[in-house]
Amino acid sequence: MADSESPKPRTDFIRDMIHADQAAGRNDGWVITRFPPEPNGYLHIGHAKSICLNFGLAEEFGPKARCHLRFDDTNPTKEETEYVDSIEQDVRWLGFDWGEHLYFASDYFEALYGYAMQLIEKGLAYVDDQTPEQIRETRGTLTSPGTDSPFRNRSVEENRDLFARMRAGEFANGAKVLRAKIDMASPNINLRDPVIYRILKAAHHRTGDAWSLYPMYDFAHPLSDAIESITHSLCTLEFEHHRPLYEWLIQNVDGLPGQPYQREFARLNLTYTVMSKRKLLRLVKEGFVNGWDDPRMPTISGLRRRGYTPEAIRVFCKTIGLTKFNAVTDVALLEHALREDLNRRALRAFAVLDPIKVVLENYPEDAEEFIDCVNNPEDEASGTRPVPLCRELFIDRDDFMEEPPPGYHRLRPGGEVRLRYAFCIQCHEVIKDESGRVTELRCTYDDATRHGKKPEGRPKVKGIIHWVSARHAIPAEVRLYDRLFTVEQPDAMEQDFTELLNPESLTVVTTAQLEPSLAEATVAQRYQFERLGYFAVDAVDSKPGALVFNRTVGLKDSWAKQMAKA
RNA sequence: UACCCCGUGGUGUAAUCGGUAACACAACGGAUUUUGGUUCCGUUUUUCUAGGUUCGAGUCCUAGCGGGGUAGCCA
Repeated sequence: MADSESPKPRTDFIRDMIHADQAAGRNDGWVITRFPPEPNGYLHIGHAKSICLNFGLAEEFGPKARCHLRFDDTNPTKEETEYVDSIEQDVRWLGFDWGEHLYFASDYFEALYGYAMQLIEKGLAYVDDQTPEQIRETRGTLTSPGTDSPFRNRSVEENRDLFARMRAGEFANGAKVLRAKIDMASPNINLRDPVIYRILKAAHHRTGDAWSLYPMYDFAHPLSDAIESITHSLCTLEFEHHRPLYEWLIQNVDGLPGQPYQREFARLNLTYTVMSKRKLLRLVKEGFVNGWDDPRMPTISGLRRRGYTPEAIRVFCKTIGLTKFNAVTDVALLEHALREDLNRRALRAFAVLDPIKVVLENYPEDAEEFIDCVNNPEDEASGTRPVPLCRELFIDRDDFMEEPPPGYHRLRPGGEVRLRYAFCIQCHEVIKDESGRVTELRCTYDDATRHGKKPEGRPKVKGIIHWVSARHAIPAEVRLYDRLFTVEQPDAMEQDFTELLNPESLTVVTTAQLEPSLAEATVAQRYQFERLGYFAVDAVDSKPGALVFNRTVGLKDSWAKQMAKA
């Protein structure tokens, strides 16, 4: 079945594995995955990789396949409903659907408690009275084994009693924990009697104060997977060392509905940004950006507000592949996927960011006309629109130079340039203010050059520029975004990452003048401001009559590149 | 200096059983173009190192080197 989003058919070690499982007849052919976010922050483009993987698998391996959305909400001190809502919205926006299969680890608290009790009965878990410090000290180090807790060999009866009383709230936070009884000398620290329950007298966003103890991730995750009959539990590389513990639990707990297994893949790293929730949270809390959905953030909500499309993100996720190699992906790959999508779907429009007034001296004062402009050259069906033109226009300051360098095709004194879709104009006079800043150009237009016509014997006019009728233009604010950081890998530097922020990551342009059709611009519609880039209405700040546009991404600009090299 | 994972152009990935290392991005050059956009054509650059097995190794074996991860009552 062809996937129009797919640059090419993809395979990877995960898909190979699943095919092998199916060939071996495991799980009766079912493929059940899950996307398991903790509701303690907003989703970012790295999560999109995991979402596309897990939900993508469910689409590819259907009909005996599905993907669950499960909130891993086992730590009430960090989790909030606000995050649950944003996560659901972001997954849906990316184009995925969990159907009936929305779950919360907190829904399993009772079952998990039962499983813990079962381990106690089997002599595979014990209540430890040591302090956190003592537990840390007796855990050993990376190079030396740990030592047994003095409470390790409590009787089943005593453990059962103590664990029940932990639940009943008889003990203070930190007074006791439940540990799995595995091997304090294991070279894998996760197997040195890991803590599986801690006392935490905190209100949970869903269960309120019903519980005074909560399961740890290492305990809750594999068992939640098993409860949901997950077949393939896919997570990132840093959980690799936890796999033996995952398997230990699946093997040692009886009566589980499923027998999932865990495999790990490399998380996404992107150049010129940071991806850890902790760092993103700092950017928000310390005011370096304006919230989680700041268009400079790599969050899904930030990318959405900036004007990214879900299709572009999905194509990007396919392009980057899936491996166990800890790679750093060039953000240019993301931007390429974006431009490719936007080029196809964006409506073209004229916008002048930094206007210079142009007066067409031979154009009648009271006249006006409408020029037919193509809405999208990539899509004939999108048609044309009439754009008004009169004696006074705005053009962009970048499109005029008094003393241009060689190769400059735009307007200069005495020079000629074509107004896109209209006609050529010639500049006769440059008017400046006291500071020497150009304020107005006196020009004449050539009616014989309409519709791209080139009169005989005249040199071809190479420069084509966009324009807006001064009499009809509507003002707007335009926000220009650049990369958030000045270095490719802020994480790899010795400085604190906040010292590497790009001071020019946001430029607010308040002088923009737009063609009038843009007054009806909608948040959902993407636009290309011709010769400038792709822009989207800001969903938060834009108002009718006070439009705000975000630059999603600029057009490739080989002239700017050439100038930068000079 | 313990254990686990990983090393393919500048970047991200692919390569069936061991059989001519390929795709995309980026960069560079050119053509087309009423967007210095798009599109098209072309160019540069690759298997971490050293041995071994083999007619033949990116792939198998050994040793080394390099990178990442791990000592929360976080996930």
